[in-house]
Amino acid sequence: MKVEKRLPRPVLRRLPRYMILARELRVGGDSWASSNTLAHALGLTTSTVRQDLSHVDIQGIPKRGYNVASLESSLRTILRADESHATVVIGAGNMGSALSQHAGFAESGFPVCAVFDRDSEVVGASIGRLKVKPMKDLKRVCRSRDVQVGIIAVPAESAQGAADKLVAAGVSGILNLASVQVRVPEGVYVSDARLEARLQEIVGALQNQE
Amino acid sequence: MKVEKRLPRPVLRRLPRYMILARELRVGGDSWASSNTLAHALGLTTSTVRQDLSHVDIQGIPKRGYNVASLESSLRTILRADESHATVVIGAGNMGSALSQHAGFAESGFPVCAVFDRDSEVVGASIGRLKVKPMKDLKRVCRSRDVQVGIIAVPAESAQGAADKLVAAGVSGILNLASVQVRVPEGVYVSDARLEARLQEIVGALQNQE
DNA sequence: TAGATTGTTAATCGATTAACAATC
DNA sequence: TAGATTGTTAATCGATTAACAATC
Repeated sequence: MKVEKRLPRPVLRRLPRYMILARELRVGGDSWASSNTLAHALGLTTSTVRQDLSHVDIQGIPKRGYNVASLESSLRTILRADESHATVVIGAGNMGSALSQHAGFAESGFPVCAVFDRDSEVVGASIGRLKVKPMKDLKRVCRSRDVQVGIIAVPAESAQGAADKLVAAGVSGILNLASVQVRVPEGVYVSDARLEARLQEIVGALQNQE
Repeated sequence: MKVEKRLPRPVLRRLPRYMILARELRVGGDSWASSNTLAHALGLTTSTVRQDLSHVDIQGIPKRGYNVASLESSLRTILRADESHATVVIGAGNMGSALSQHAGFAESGFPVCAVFDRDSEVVGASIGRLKVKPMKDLKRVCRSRDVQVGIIAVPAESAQGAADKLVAAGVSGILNLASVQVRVPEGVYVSDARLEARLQEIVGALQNQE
């Protein structure tokens, strides 16, 4: 294992995929998986797999490959998947409501502990077992639940404001579902989902490939 | 303008962002924007901007920059943003329902024309102005409405089946919100949203940066 | 005109892939 | 043992950045 300070972003993005795959393999009864197996399942080359896993605290064994249980557990450590990361959602519209109830988040270790909306008409409404809270409660909730991750699910024009409030509340990772980029200070990590842009990208690709 | 056959994927992914920015600038009353302005707004270098725009059918003017209206319109052409692309959603759970009603899609030219679910308990339910349809209607609807884009919003274990049915129905672009990758034949373009993996990536990045 | 900014070529950077000795 | 597969170094590829002549 190289003792690199930072994982390259492409590697970091692939690690969750290895983790999910390792779990699947383990559950499926496999004990060992070669770089060839992993590469094939994820659409990568064996070289990429071995390079990627050199960043992870795991050693393969020639002729056998990687122990899937160890692999899974190393990745869970790197990605802190054994911990639960309380998450907040900003925006209680269609998307915000759906995300707040989305089972996959809790299952992945990201239970949504609160939903916020700036519209006082919406505040107080029930979404699953949550009640929509006013924005003024954001900082207090984030501090008391030690929230590090926030999800932005507001219209484009409110996205920057939401990001600013999340940062002010001490959140250091943001998943942004609004269609605009948000600016954040150094040290805050933003991952943009930008679903509309994805659709445009898809059409552009279809247009462009012939 | 280079007459390249295919746009590199990184360029393709940035084009929607230029398009959105160009519209904002135009609406804001600007007529011209230099590569410096664009780069600054999007967090890119001026070199990248000029390289990117060399793939687009637009010419800048030294000392002035790019005409934002022309830029917007060229990008709209490349990304076919002037056309409306009827879209289907597979899965009528929380996420599927929210996506089906998500105003941003229709505003971006991707009106959701139908939602499908394989669960007969859910079929027939109303989601906004849509009624959930059974999977067996997928092919007919896609053919009759000339649907090219499908959104997968089903649990991980059903994602591949949904993808297969979309492909069989003639859809050639897929936005996948399930947490697993799906396999598709050559010629079908898939863009993975993988929100759970994004959250894991965020935590991994925070863990890893110190 | 002088100076700012383009378009494009060349240089750099970083990620992916190939190759192969080490080794189980 | 022989052969498969790792870990790692080197080569390649592609994207980003730098540089600068052309030009408005």
